[in-house]
Amino acid sequence: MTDNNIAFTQTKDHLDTFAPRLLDWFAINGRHDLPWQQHLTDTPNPYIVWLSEVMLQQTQVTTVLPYFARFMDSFPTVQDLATAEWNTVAEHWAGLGYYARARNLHKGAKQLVAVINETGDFPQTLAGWEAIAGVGPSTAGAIMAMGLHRYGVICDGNVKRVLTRWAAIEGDITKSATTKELWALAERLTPIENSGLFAQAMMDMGATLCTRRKPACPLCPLQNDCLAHAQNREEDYPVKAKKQPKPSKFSNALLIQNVDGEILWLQRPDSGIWGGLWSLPLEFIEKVSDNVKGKTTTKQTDILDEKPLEVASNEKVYEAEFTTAEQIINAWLNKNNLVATPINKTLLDDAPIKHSLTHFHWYLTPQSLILNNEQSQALTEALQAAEININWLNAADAQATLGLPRAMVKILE
DNA sequence: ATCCGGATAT
DNA sequence: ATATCCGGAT
Repeated sequence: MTDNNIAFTQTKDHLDTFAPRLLDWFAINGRHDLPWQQHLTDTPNPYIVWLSEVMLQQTQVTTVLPYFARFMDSFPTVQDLATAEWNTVAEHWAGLGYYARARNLHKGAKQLVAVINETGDFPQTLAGWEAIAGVGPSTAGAIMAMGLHRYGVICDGNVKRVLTRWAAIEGDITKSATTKELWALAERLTPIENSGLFAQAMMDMGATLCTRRKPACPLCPLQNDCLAHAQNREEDYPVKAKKQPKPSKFSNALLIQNVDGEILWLQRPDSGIWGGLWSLPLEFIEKVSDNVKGKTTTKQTDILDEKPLEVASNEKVYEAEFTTAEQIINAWLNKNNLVATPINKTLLDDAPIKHSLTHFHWYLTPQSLILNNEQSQALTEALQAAEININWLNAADAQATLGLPRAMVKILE
């Protein structure tokens, strides 16, 4: 990542004294009791660092803590994780979000066990770690530095916030040119010795002092030469392009029950939303604007009636709303003239569950349908014929044994 | 209601 | 180079 063409905005003296100032601060004021920290041991555990770093991607320390404890309890070694069933891993991860991380973690555990069986140890190089699923440049650097006590550089969100402020870097951090500049600066500042301590100190600084809002500058070991602080513009950094407004999508969540009160669950495809986790069957609803009174209404649409090529731009989005399993269920319900109905225990229950994702809001309306024995058997067979993973479980058992995303838990509640 | 975030698929 | 993925914090 070194780029000798990048000119730093800070003086050589400031660059050279950055690490010692930060390390002195960390030694006295940093957190040293996080369960995955390995800097106080002579024999760091790379499995612990790898697992925690993957969990800490996009997720805060306080959220990760209980998940990490449960993973370490159930999967104390990488071999335990590698040999676990995916459904067990999914159930442990459920609620933590970004489920591709869990799939990569499980895949990565198997890759790591293969490396260990071949070489006798965890990967020992940056490239070796980047070859593991779910491990990118920053996570690999963190593992090298903190999990192996070798040399490694990190440049995650905390580091980017600290560095854009300290060096007054005005570039949009979502652009690759700015990413390159920040990596070069991080590398320039990271001491060859103690890169692991430096990485922990940077993350701690970003998380506890150099926070996005109201940073604690009076406590900061870098405030004397922080260029953003000198301008009183700390909160102007990091610079990031504005996000686009999110569109809304609407679905029914089908609570299809058999005569025993068990609910039909589908395992979602590995890619896409909630990949590999279990969900109620969803039924897309087209939202149509009613210009007459300026209000909007929702209208049930029948997937089988759609003509694929007629409205090209809409059609692709529309098709993508359904998994194969959901298309089978939708077609089966149509064929048998079955319609799910609102639950409506009270008027207040009418409101759909709102679930916000990166690029759209999703409104999920629970709909109930009870099948007799013959019907539930027929539907089960139709899905099994297509090799769909299904489960009939009541709400409590589903929560306890399946990996359910947060939106499903909300619906059950 | 808006913002935050690392790896990967495309 | 850009879009995608989740739940929590503010």
